[in-house]
This record gives sequence, structure tokens and C-alpha cells, in this order.
Amino acid sequence: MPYYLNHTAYIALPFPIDLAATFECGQAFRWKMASPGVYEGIAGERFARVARTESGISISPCDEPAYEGFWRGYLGLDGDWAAWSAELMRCEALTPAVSRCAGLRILRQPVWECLVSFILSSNNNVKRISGIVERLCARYGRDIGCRFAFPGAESLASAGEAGIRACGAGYRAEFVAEAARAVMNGFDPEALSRIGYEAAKKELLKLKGVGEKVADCVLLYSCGYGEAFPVDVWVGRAMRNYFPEAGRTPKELRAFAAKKFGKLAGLAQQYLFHYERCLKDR
DNA sequence: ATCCAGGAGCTTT
DNA sequence: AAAGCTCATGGA
Repeated sequence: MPYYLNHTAYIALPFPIDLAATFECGQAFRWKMASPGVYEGIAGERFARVARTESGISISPCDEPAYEGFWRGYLGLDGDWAAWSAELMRCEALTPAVSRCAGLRILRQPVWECLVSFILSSNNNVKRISGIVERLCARYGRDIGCRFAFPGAESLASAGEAGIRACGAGYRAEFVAEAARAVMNGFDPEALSRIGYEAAKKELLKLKGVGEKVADCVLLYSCGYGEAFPVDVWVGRAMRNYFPEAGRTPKELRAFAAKKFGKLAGLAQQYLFHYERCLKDR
């Protein structure tokens, strides 16, 4: 057993969340199943093991300040997910997805980490994205003891396009390097959470390598904008399947979702995405 | 070889 | 602004 479990507190929470759905629904790339019901991952500069318990989950290492100051928000444990899911269940087309994936939580990740991860996601698949991210962390992230933190903008700016490319990023290396320089020049990713969905999206779209889809991912998974509705190939397929009246283009689908689901659009999207991929895997 | 993966940018209407 | 065309990378 790793040494840090021997002298570090853990927190047990009485409410269940679906760890598999939450960590494998494509919103974050650094969580891995260590054993059945147990996930290990790194968020920002913190490592944790999250495990299913009889009545809920446990987080370790995690003391009270770490929970209140970070994990609670990161894991979305301050949200009323039961009520939101119940609201979405009222839509018949979503019933299978919501009931199958009940317990899915949308994370609230550090914005810079999420932004870089999703710049890397374009024309890419989850497995390879994870590989690129891990190599970036191993080479340019701070050593936090057996693990590596996600590298800050300063670190990736000095790594440069070549260093990022060497981690397997391909043509996306240029975009990440440029985003890092933007931060060095005063762009504050965390500030996006405070200026409203539309304004934040406008800012993100100024970045190279960030289109509508990537912007909405960042806005949903890290900035707390529940109305963001990222449309990728899976969600596009699911929407055309369950909501044929919604239209066909991503723009039409976003407009439909905004009208039908409002600030729950992002959650609806996540249920659809994960459910669609679960179906395919069977 | 062709297709696919959580697209984006540029050019043309 | 909206649609179409091109570009891009590694794996299956």
C-alpha cells in the first residue's frame, strides 16, 4: 500500500456518486480505475484515491480543509444532482440515459488544465489524449510525490511548441504553446468563471485551437456554466436519434438544448454522451 | 488503404 | 453568418 495512506486522513461521505460514469465520461483525462470501485487521479496539484463505500464514497488523502477547499467543489458535491437529474428525467427521451447513468457528476476542474486538455482533444480520442496529458505532466509538471501535477502555463510556455509536440500533441502543440503565452501575457483562465457564459465563450474563441465545441467543454467542465452544450460526434448522433426534431447541425442542436434544458443542457449532454458510448461498448 | 477519434481555421458565398 | 473545403495525427 502506498505510504501516503498510512499517515493521511481520509474523508467518508454518505452520498453515492457513480465513479465510473463521472471519471470515464470524457470530461477529465487523469483518472484511472485502480481496482473495481476505486479510482485514482490527479486534479491540478492534488492526488486522490476515490473509492465507493457501502453508503457513499471515500476520498484519501483528504482532510477537512482539502475537502472544503478543493475536492468538494471539484467533485461537484455542492450541487443538487438528484433534483437536476429528476428534472431531466421528465423528458422521456432522456429517461434511459439518466437512469442508466444516475450518479454521474459534472466536475469543476481547474480551468487551465481543462483548457489544455480539450485543445488536445481535437481530432483525437480519449485514450491518446490521456497519453499526451500524462507525458506533459511527467515532463513539465511538478513532482508531487510519486505523481506529477498538471504543468502551469509558465512551465508549458517555456516548454514551447517543440517540447509539447515531443509529448505527442502533434499539430495541437502550437495551440497549447500559444495559449500558455496568452496566460503569460495576462489572460486569466480562472476569471472566465466570473464573467458569464457568453462573455467567457467569446474570450475562449479568441484562442487558436479553440472552436465552439472545445470552448463549451471548458465552460461546462471547469467554469461551472451548466448551459454549455458541447456537440461532438457522439452527442450529434444521440441527438439525431432521440430528438430528430432538433435539427442536424451543431448550432441547431445547441439552440434546441438551450431552449429545452436551459442550465441543465450540459448535464443532459453528459448523460447522452456517456450513455451512447456505454451502448456502443456492449 | 480507409476510417475514425469529444474539431478548427480559412475561403467563399 | 453560414456553409464548404482543407488541414491534421496516430491507431484500428
